[in-house]
Amino acid sequence: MKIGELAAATATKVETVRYYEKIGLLASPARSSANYRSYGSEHLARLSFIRRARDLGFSLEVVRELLTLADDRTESCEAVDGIARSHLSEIDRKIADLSALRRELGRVLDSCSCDTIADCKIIDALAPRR
Amino acid sequence: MKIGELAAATATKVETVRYYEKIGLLASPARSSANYRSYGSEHLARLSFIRRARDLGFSLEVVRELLTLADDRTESCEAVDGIARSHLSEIDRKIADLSALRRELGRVLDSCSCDTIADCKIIDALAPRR
DNA sequence: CCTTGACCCTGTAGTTACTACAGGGTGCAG
DNA sequence: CTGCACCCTGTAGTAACTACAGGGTCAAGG
Repeated sequence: MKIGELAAATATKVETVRYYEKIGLLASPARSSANYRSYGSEHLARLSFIRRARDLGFSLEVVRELLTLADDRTESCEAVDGIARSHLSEIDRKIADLSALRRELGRVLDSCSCDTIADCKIIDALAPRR
Repeated sequence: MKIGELAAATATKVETVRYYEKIGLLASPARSSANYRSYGSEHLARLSFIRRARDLGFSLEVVRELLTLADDRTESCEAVDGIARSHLSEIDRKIADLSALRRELGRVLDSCSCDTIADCKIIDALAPRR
């Protein structure tokens, strides 16, 4: 399997695959006679895992941890559970932050009757004179 | 007003103030005899505006636009309104994305009875075997 | 008078997770 | 044999800062 095929199979860009290899997230594959990277099914599984974790919003650093944990199949999955839970609460925090932001921006927008900048409530709201 | 005071007054780091100057967002102030930056109230107002817009999630590029618009006080504030509205819908999109993520991660978490990695549903969910 | 500490200066490099070249080599279809 | 799509390496760019390194300045205390 060449890099382009692997990339296509995992909806990843070729450059990203090489990037993952460079930072040590994806093992370096064998090379063909022409020095082309030659991937096997283990690489496909690994990259699929990485992409899925990324899609769920895990950082590369955390993905690295998850990969290490996933490799030790006798270990308790408590650690995995903890990582996932803390990620979940981080997402909840982000949603709350964005919702607060949304409310405030909505309020700013509602206040503007929109004639000229001189009496634009949006600009006023941004530069509160006092 | 020295840079430290300006920074404190706007809850900004000193380095960030210098950064804003370097990228042309904040005008270069006069210098004291010791080559210290010396800010006036116009800088304070400007930086307050920038920080407030940043707090509302506007990118520096958009803040730049808003500053230009804010300076021309005879202009219609239609453009400002448009920027704010498109930013609002972007926030809505982000909230929706995060909510979907949250649902999926929650589903993954719920599925795990947490014994060993070998039968950890979280790891399974990340690496769907097929 | 001297020193100590808090501030200020410039310039560069690091952060995250890629993405985009530049400048070259390889493999195959027509 | 000549395109063209693909592959290679290495470097630089993105957003918005943040963190030094290596220096200068200023006011207060001893």
